[in-house]
Amino acid sequence: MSRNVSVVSRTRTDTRERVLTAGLRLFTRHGYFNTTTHDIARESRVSIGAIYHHFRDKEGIARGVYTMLLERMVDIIQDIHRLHSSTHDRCRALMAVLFKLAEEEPEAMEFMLHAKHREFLPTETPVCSSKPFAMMRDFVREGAQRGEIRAIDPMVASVSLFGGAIRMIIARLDGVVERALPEYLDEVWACGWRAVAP
Amino acid sequence: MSRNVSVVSRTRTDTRERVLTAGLRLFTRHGYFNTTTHDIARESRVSIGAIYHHFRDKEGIARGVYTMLLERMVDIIQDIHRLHSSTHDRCRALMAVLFKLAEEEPEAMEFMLHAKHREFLPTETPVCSSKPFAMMRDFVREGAQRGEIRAIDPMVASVSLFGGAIRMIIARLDGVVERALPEYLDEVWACGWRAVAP
DNA sequence: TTGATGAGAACGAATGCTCGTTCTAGTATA
DNA sequence: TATACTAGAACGAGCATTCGTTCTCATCAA
Repeated sequence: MSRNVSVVSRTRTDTRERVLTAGLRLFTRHGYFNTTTHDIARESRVSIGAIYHHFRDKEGIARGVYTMLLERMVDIIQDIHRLHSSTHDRCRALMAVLFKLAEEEPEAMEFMLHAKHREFLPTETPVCSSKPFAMMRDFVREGAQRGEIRAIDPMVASVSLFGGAIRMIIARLDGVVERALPEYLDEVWACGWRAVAP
Repeated sequence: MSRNVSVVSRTRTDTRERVLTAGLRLFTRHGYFNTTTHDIARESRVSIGAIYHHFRDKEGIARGVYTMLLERMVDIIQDIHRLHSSTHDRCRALMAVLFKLAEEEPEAMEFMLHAKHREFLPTETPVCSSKPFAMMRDFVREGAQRGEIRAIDPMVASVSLFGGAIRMIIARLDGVVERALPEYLDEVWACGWRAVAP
């Protein structure tokens, strides 16, 4: 529509986004409870008043960060679903993306994987029952139906296929792994696939 | 006001232990930052003053809980090492113990695995570079040297063998898995071993 | 036995500070 | 003008920690 409206909404979402970005960085780096709203104001260069104009409370910021990341993740997984047809290719592409993301946006990864959200987002479901994880399990379940992976408990198949990768990411984020994750992709994938291949 | 009229007077280590037990329960159930020292006092039936007599500060309690659990874990792993000689048997025994522990002492498991200690124990190393995890990796490394598992990066082998089990435990603690973990042991183990067997 | 002594342990009200939130005043945009 | 947004000072509830006091008990002298 008119240019003016778009300008306003851009500034508006811009402020929101700055707060979310600062929140993500600070929450990840120091933890939710070691981050004050004033820290976020300073880091985002948005005033306290503006923050409370956009978010109900501190928890609202965390919730905003969390859903932003989850939605992004869901998009990525849907793309993968669209782009590949076999279970093997889908899961492998997913693992590759996870490794890449962990290197490019370690803070986002850490926030999604490592943070124990229930401690400060009591109403959210735990990460591993969140949508992205459920979609991951759906990949596997479908694969089992099609006979592309062995007929075992779907949950077991899912953690066996991706568990190694996720532990690897966590280890990397904790500084226990030295080389970049994509360098390990082939080996980790081979192990995961062996675990569930028919 | 007569208090502590019990026949057997409380011993020093008894008080300490009560605080640690209460701390473990509350930290796990509500999180470190949602637990006040007064909550711990109430739960442990130890006065605030007594708590501060035994621990330097709140963080000291958390550190106490953490090291208590790690030490217990190290003992368990050493026992396993003594009792079994092959890599296969050792790792399988370890997985069985982890599943059993997760059912019997979910709070202890959760504290060790799930809590992001660095948020409130800034000086501690992250869990996955702690002694128990290192010992787990040593099992695997030794297995690779002996040719009992494939010649792949030891870190990759380790996360591939145990990653599924650990994810399974986390899922179980989060309420995503319905049946008791030991029921899944055979399947999870088979998957893990397939991933790294020569 | 009785009583005195001291040290470690336990007590909990009081303190003081931190930090999430509110409020009033101000500026830009439509 | 009205609406949307921003600013940052001020507030006050909540919480970790302190500290002066009390309790318990082993030891030993008388």
